[in-house]
Amino acid sequence: MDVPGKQRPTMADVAEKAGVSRALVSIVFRHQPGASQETRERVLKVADEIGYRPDSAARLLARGRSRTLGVMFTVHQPFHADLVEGIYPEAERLGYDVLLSATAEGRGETKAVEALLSHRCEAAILLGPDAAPAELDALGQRTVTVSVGRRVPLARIDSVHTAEGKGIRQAMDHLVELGHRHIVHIDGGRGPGSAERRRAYRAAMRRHGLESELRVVPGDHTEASGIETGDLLLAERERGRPLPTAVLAGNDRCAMGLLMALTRAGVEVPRDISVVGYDDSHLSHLMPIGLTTVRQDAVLMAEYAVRFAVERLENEKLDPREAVLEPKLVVRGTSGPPRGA
Amino acid sequence: MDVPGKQRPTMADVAEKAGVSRALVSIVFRHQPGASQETRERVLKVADEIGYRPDSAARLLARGRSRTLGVMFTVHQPFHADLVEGIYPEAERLGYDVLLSATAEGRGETKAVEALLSHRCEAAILLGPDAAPAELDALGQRTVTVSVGRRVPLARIDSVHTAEGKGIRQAMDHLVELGHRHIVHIDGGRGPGSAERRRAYRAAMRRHGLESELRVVPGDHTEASGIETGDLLLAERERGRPLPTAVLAGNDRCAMGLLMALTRAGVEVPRDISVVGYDDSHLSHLMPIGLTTVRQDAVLMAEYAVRFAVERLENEKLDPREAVLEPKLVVRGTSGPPRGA
DNA sequence: TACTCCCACTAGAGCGCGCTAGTAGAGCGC
DNA sequence: GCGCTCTACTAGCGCGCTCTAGTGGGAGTA
Repeated sequence: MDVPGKQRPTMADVAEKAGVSRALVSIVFRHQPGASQETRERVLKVADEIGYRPDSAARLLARGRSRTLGVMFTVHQPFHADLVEGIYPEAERLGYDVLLSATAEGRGETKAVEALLSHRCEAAILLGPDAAPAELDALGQRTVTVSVGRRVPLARIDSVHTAEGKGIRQAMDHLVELGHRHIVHIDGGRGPGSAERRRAYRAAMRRHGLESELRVVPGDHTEASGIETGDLLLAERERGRPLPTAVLAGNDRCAMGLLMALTRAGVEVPRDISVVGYDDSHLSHLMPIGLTTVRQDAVLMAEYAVRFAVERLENEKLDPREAVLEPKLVVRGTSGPPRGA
Repeated sequence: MDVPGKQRPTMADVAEKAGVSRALVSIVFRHQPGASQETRERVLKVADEIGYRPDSAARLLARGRSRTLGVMFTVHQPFHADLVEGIYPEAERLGYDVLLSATAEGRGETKAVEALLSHRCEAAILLGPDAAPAELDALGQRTVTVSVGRRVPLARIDSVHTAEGKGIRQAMDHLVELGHRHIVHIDGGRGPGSAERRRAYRAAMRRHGLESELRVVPGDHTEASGIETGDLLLAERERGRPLPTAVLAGNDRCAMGLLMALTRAGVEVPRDISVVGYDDSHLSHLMPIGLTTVRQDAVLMAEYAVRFAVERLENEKLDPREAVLEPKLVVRGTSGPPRGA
């Protein structure tokens, strides 16, 4: 049990109780050479007894470096959750600590990043940042910065993302091969990767000679957006306009919303309409038939992000780098041949 | 732009450039009396120019207290996201900083809490902790600890949760009033609140004279669990056992999984079967018809948790407290009268 | 003038640690 | 004996900040 004296024990306490100097305790706790095995064990035993726990604030102050990576994420994004899960182990492997800072209502990106910086993070890993390139560039001048999921060609920072274009192309080829011609895209608005996805969708439609069918419905990367689009399409059907035979959603969340709206109205997927998502987040496994989607490998992205940050920290002046990962179409149950085929 | 000299500017730099002492800069940044308005502005201006940012590690070391609350959460729980969103503003209001530490695969609760402690958090707010009461009790001896969403009567720590029993009772009364008799409960396993929910379900069934229909399907608080149960019920129907007319899921995620499985099989909700969730997380608004569920007010819970932590920090030895919030049934589209009615 | 009071400001001692420079002692070769 | 190396350990400064105990000087009072 702890001393009732409240005060959290310090190295000096351990040192005294173990009959050694403070410096030696420090050596032991840093796993540095310079202490005998016997002493090590004694020190650790004493430390455990009095409940000593190194104070990272002091540690961080004393050594110049904090060896801490800051991660900004959005609390409601399942894909961010996947990324965070990947970041922890890789950071630990490289001997870095991780600090999370969430954006939320009333807590914008600026605030979240400020928090990271004031906690002396050596690098900021931003998951799907929404800030303007100029701001990111400025941040990049201040500290090592990595953007995950969003390309920021205008800022001199590292970034990790998938080859959005390729992913969309694969999805489109898949749909067209199945016989679809009337394929609608739900746009992701300002969401990371949206611009590239939209562009690739347009290109694919043209390449397949389907310009006349091209249609982009405005939206964003939320379930609500999918529901809205679903309701829109259903309402249009009421008025005589047939449903498209396939929808390429902005991401999985959007696809899920769409599926809800459609299934609810008795539309059968994929018999009546095919739906393709993007991300391959946990969501996509939810349905028994599974969501056809484009996989972004969260773990790999996380590893790249951490490695970029660490390498830049240890190497000072590299040029900004960009990791472009290969996306991969994962065909599951929500895509099939169109009704007529 | 920053000095190319790399070094992050310190108070001393600001002091020198502004022609004042370090102490005065400190006063200005702490918004303490003792500096003229004029000087304040000059100091802040200089600080901004050279990009000074207080170093919270040093600050934290220097003043005895860190004024930081640590929050342990699970990265994939939407309800935790809601809670985190509520914690930030309340903590800020009370002048506390927030540090997040996620549990994830390969990063258990112990590790997550260790991280918080070594960062000198003064309190640990645990969202849906899974640890044994004895462990929580031990933690509570070490540091101010609040358990959110889970009662821990055996540990001397504060806790915030809803009156699970009341919530379930409301839901059950609602279903019975609608005419349901054959109501199945999907259990939440070791999830927070599960035991109380299960118990309340049993009690309600008995109270309504439905013991013979009582059925608890084992599960947990994930979508997968809902899907499994859905498939199970559907398979049973194949073998001649009729579907229950209503299902009380362990939480919203589970309810969503169940809905997926059922809807997919052509079962209409609520015509063929009613489904009730628990939490009223973001998920419940997803479907156009909305999920009938029991609301736990995340914002209120978050506020209580923060306040408990802070009050205990500022008051030393209070007795462990327990906030039991009133749950509230939110009737939306997934519940209705059973088929025969 | 001499006194007090207050305001704006400063000096300097830590906070708990990391780290460099150093020491004491043992072992070894010659 | 001497010098050398190696291991096991210690002294003490400094990281960037907070905070207590001051200092100096101008206004107010008698």
